[in-house]
Amino acid sequence: MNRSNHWLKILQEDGCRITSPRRVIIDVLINSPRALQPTEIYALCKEKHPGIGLVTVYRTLERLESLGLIQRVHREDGCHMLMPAADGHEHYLVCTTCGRTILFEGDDLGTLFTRVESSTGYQVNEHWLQLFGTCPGCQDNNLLVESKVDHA
Amino acid sequence: MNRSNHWLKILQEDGCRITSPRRVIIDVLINSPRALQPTEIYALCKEKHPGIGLVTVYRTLERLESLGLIQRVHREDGCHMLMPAADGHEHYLVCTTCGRTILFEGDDLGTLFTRVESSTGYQVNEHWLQLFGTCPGCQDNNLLVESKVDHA
DNA sequence: ATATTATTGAAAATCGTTTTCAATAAGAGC
DNA sequence: GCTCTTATTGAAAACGATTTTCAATAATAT
Repeated sequence: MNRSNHWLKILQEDGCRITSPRRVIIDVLINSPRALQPTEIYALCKEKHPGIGLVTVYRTLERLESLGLIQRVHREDGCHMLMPAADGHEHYLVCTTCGRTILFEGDDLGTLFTRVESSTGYQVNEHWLQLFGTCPGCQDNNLLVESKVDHA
Repeated sequence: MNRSNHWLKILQEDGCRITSPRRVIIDVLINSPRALQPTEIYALCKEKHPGIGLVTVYRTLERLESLGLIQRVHREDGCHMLMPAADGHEHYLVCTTCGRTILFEGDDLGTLFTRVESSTGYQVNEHWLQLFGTCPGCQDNNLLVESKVDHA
């Protein structure tokens, strides 16, 4: 079973009905290489399903988020972008040039937490880590641009 | 020189004028034990300077943020809360019960970054870490509440 | 003391998001 | 397949947070 059907099944088990707007929204989310804002999702959905309403996008996103299927990706300027959720010890790694976002395992943070707990007295029970950088593709593009500049 | 005057000096060096609304806003930010939303800052400022306008609060916050003096603190539901900025390798540790937020040093993340770089091909150049937990005060309160419940 | 110009606060505009509501369509039962 | 129930839909209106506009004010340089 592909991911899209998996999500639909989870929705159904939660008592939701499977509708074409929902199919389209899930499709857009799953196939995007980067986090998207609600309005971007709306625009992409409109291409495949012109009649869709922005309100339906918001309502579906709310459902998906509360079911833990999607998650906010935070950036300096805000936190309105959404992506399929990370699970377990996974965290996002965001390309600051093109936005391409992937997940990585961050399971070696235990010692940091222990150290922070003993130095602050806080009881740490949740953490939130995101890395920013340049993806392989954008590194190559930069090289191309640089060599162009060199020759100019 | 106290922190408040330090901030005022930085503003002045950037070509800003020192006004009483700005003094009050800075005072509120520096003396809060937790991150505040713009409207909360506005309300607190009004106590000391009733004539102040919400617009001035927004404008001053924008200045302070762009000068790197304050920073957004992100939470599950949003990222509209502001605190004096962390510098260097510092990160926020937020109490999920009362909001009390402190800074801790997170300088042992180098090995994680190296590992992620070699496994993903991304070039990591910025990271973002926040911890959530229970502060010492709220741990004590929980104990009190629990023992009350036990005796009931 | 004066002139210059950044800053102010109120009102209006704008943006993203939520609510309201009547019409529609998904899925359960027959 | 047909009917009934009710979740879902899209449009319009409402809403809250933030930004813009603008004339009046006040901080600083001279």
